[in-house]
Amino acid sequence: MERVARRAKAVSLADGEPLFQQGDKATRFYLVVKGHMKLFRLAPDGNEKVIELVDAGHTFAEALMFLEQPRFPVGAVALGDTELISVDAGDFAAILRDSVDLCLALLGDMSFRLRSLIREIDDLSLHSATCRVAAFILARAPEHRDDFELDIPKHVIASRTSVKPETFSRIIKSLKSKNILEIRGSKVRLLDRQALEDAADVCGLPVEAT
Amino acid sequence: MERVARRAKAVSLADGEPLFQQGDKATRFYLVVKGHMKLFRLAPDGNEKVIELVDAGHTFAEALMFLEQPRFPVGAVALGDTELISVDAGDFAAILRDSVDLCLALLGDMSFRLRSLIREIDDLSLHSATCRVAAFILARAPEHRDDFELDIPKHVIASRTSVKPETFSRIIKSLKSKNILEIRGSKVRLLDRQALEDAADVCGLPVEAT
DNA sequence: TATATCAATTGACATGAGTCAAAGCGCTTT
DNA sequence: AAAGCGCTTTGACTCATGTCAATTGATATA
Repeated sequence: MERVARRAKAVSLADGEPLFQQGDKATRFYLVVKGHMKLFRLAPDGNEKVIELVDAGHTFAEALMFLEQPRFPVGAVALGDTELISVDAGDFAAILRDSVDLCLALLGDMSFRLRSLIREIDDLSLHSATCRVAAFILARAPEHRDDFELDIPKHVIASRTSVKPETFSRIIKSLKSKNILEIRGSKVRLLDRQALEDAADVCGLPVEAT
Repeated sequence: MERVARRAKAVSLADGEPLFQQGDKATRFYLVVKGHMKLFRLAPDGNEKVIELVDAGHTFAEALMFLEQPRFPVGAVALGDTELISVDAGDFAAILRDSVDLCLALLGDMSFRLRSLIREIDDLSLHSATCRVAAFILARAPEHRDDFELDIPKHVIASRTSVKPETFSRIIKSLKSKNILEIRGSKVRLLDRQALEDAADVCGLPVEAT
């Protein structure tokens, strides 16, 4: 464990700075200390889809080290100034050999991610854009406060929820017009949390309005 | 290892018979010996999306046993008469404690699945229906033979590729009209593998025809 | 041979979300 | 304060896919 710590490196990235690209060889994984990382896939036509937004305190790319010839299936860039700790996969794998408990913990973590991805697929194929956006905002909202900040640019949220920025804007407008929430700049205020929750899972069927 | 084998159970399912439902408690996992299993998510409106088709020789649901309170995130029914081996998660977990190698193997397996799911999300959000269908057929085609059978009903393939049966039918029709493939009943013949591969990744942009 | 059943196909039509293009707004820079 | 530059919003229009409904086909049951 000390070996890992000793050989771990700190990395600082400025806003928008890339850490690695889709297809690069993966020999290290990362822990976000401060800021956010954006993990995304690129389509041949240049379109991009944000797969995950990793906040401080979370790791990413550690699942790759068990593959034959590990390559990043996504690209990664910093959102805002970001600090990371980078760990060598080989060092870490050596530790895993000595600790079944750590293995199990990792297994648990990966199970969790697997389930999240299944939910995402469910969302994409079974739910409307409005629904996904509503669910995303809800997931970002603090438990017991209706005012909070979206510390992430809207076009990134749009990509994360798989809608175009224009569509995202229209969905927000529609939620506003139903007095479900308010958004000014990056400040969000939930006016009717319940209605938002309904929109998030009833979904398809647009809520009756006016 | 013998303990697991001794306590494993054989299960036989008739075509269409369910093994478990989405939300059921997960205490066992499964290996398909013969036939196929369909894993799917249900939307509140009754719509279903096939998440995975598990063929003989593969396991499923083993990733769940590492979660706190494991519940199946999908439902499972047999496609065609199917035989399974059912293993108790607790028994298996006990073995894992004794074998780091087995842990690592599982980790590898889960990494692989994680990557597949990311590909799926990529497909859903960045590629057209035609593209997904083309890719699916290609993935099912044997390496060096252009004639083969789809041993799975078309509406299931449709759901797997996230299109409606009607749309699936139209996509096939269009591929036929371009002399890329032929489908009669469950028999497929690839006429132009290259063109199909192109359709699978160029994707969005429909191939110029006649 | 009829008949019920379920899957697959086809046509006509509806619609959610994307595209394109033009403002508008909020920054920082000069 | 003016100018410049991204991001966001708006409007008008298009298009891929879904929906609904009817028909055909294929297989099993009587």
